Amino acid sequence: MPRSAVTIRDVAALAGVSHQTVSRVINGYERVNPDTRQRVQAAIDQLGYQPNVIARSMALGRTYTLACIVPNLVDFTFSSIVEGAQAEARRSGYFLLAASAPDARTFASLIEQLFMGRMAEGLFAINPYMDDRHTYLPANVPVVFLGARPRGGCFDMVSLDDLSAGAMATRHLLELGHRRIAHITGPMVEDCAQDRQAGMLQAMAALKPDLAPAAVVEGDWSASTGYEAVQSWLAQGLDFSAIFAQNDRMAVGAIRALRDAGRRVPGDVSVIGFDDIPLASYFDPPLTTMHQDIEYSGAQAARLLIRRLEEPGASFEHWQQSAQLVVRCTTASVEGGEALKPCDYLRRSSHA
Amino acid sequence: MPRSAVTIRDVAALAGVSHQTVSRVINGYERVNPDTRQRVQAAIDQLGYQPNVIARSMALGRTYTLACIVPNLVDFTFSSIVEGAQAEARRSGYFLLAASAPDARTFASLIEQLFMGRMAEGLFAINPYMDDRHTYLPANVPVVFLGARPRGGCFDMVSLDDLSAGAMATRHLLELGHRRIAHITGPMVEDCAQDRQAGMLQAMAALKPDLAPAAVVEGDWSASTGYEAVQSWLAQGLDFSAIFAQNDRMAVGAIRALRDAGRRVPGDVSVIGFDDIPLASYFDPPLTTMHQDIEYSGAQAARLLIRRLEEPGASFEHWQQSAQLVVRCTTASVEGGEALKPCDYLRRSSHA
DNA sequence: ACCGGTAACGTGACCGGTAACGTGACCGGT
DNA sequence: ACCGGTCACGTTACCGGTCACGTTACCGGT
Repeated sequence: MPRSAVTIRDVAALAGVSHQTVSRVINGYERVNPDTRQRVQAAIDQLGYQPNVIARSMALGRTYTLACIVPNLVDFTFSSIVEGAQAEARRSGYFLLAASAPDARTFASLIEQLFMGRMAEGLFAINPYMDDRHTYLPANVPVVFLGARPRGGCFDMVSLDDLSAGAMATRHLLELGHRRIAHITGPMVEDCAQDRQAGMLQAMAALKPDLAPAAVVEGDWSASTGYEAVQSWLAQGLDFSAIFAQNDRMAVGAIRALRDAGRRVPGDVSVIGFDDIPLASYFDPPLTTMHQDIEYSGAQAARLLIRRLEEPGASFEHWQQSAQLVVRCTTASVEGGEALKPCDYLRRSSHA
Repeated sequence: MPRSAVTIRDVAALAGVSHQTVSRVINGYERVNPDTRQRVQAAIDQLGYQPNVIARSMALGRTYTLACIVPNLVDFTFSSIVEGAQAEARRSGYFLLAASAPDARTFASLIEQLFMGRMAEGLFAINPYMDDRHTYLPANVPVVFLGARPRGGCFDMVSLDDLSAGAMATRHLLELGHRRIAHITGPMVEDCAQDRQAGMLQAMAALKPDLAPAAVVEGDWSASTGYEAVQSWLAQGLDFSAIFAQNDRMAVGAIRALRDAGRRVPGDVSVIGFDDIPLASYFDPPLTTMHQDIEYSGAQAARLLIRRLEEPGASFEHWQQSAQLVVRCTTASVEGGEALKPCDYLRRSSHA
């Protein structure tokens, strides 16, 4: 069936013109006789002709295709980025293809397939420094970094202001009177984990120079590492009144561990998460967390990448997304210890 | 930069052979003199040559690209399908491109772009009957239906055994002694919502001919519709001891509404969900739900589609995925009313 | 009448691969 | 010596668009 399609020359024959004239009509070239244009258009409609994008790419040497390689497509963060970037790309006449690469090897083979084979024109690289995948980044292809700071080289990038966000989350706990705050980080090879922690340290030091986290455990973003972190703290008798988890899943795991051990949240321990996943407001208690408009970041990244393709000489841009605190019910002041009232938290996230 | 790439003719010139011989080497054609092959290979390595996939598609009339259009990429169900299908496609030398189409219009324009433009060779159609998007399905292109029964025509399909699964969930509640079971469905335009409800009715009728749901409300899969359903039941004083929600998000919303009204789960009301989303085991209480291996269904769909492309004449297949009950802590027997013990539910989902 | 300019359209090459076919060298059999 | 067959490789056409350029007809100015 691939070959049965109607081509530009079929249309030309039916309209009684050359294929070049048909091409002119398709591409909206101005200087075509209105009569001719109409005849060609009629032929196009009659045959149901659609230009073959492959052939066009071939002739043009352009594919109008961007690629986004994410660690996985299931995580809310990554799928939101893709969703946002894809919509924006489509608005600008590009197509975004998303691929998931759990490991560096897959990443490398995808790069090979997509860029060495000239299928895609630009790349969104998400956290390429979490392993050695950055060594496989394509050369001579525009790349926008998402979340991670490019080490050397000139790139556009979109990042969350993780430093400020980490500080903001911490300040919230400090303002509630907490001083013994434990911390569950993401994998420290990721920039955002480093930055969120740096923000935390900064906020604590700003209040009192020698104030530091009660404990720090490195997790892998999964709920179970949050669970285990708390379990080990409880086992070793650690003294803490609040937890800052670097994402909501770990926060949920932490809360579960506290519950299983008979600690009340936020009565005995306050917990703040990060990301504001769609179900955050439906957890029990509804999760206090940092909200960020990930989809918008994805769209912004697409804009940067497309701009780079259309004007390669433009100066490099670094766009920062800021986060905002969403206070729900897992944090409370250190004295009182009573849960906040069931607020209007339920209406918050429209995508829940 | 698109044109700066090294082509097959550059390699040929360096190796002192014709471009056709290079092509033969690339494609592993047998009858090439070992010496020549080595010379060509050396030239390929030296120049870092990679065949241009666009040109290859052009010549072959094939793109080895499949398309999967999902309502959105953020929902666990959809992203899992894509993840599974993409991995399987890659294993077979195909590439899966995923696009999200929230509405029928977007769907139609994607179809136009991808298939009329001959970019993709086959399609995964997910629930195309939820609106009029099925009227835009591409003609003359292999389509695999996911989740929905094709109305007429010959197609391959992958579906969940929603009927049995709905019955299984209901039987679980019946076995716990519940008789007044309320039901929150998905949008009834979707086959899976219809089937799950049919399964429920079947299971109830099997126990006692005149047994029927205490109430049925149609939701939209979001947590908030689950919340609202329960709110309205409580307001009207409905008598029910259990809820079967057709997905986990609505179940979570329902639980929240029960809590807010002072009802205990599962003490006063048992709740069972559907899907077993990654965080299901971390809710409080951990959610009893129906588990299904969505990723595997996606992979299976990819297998069917690829088979159809490679042997167009093969007979049409209908592959059914079965679901299994995962009992956690939101369901209890109607007399006792005590929560089950915190079990080993936490270790269940490796992807949590 | 001649000329330059331009609008409208056609012709042929080209993009980078693959397929079909042609050709010369070599081989063994008669 | 001749012949058919096979191996290794080259030549050429082709996929379906776009681009650069050529051609024709028509126009107004001198």
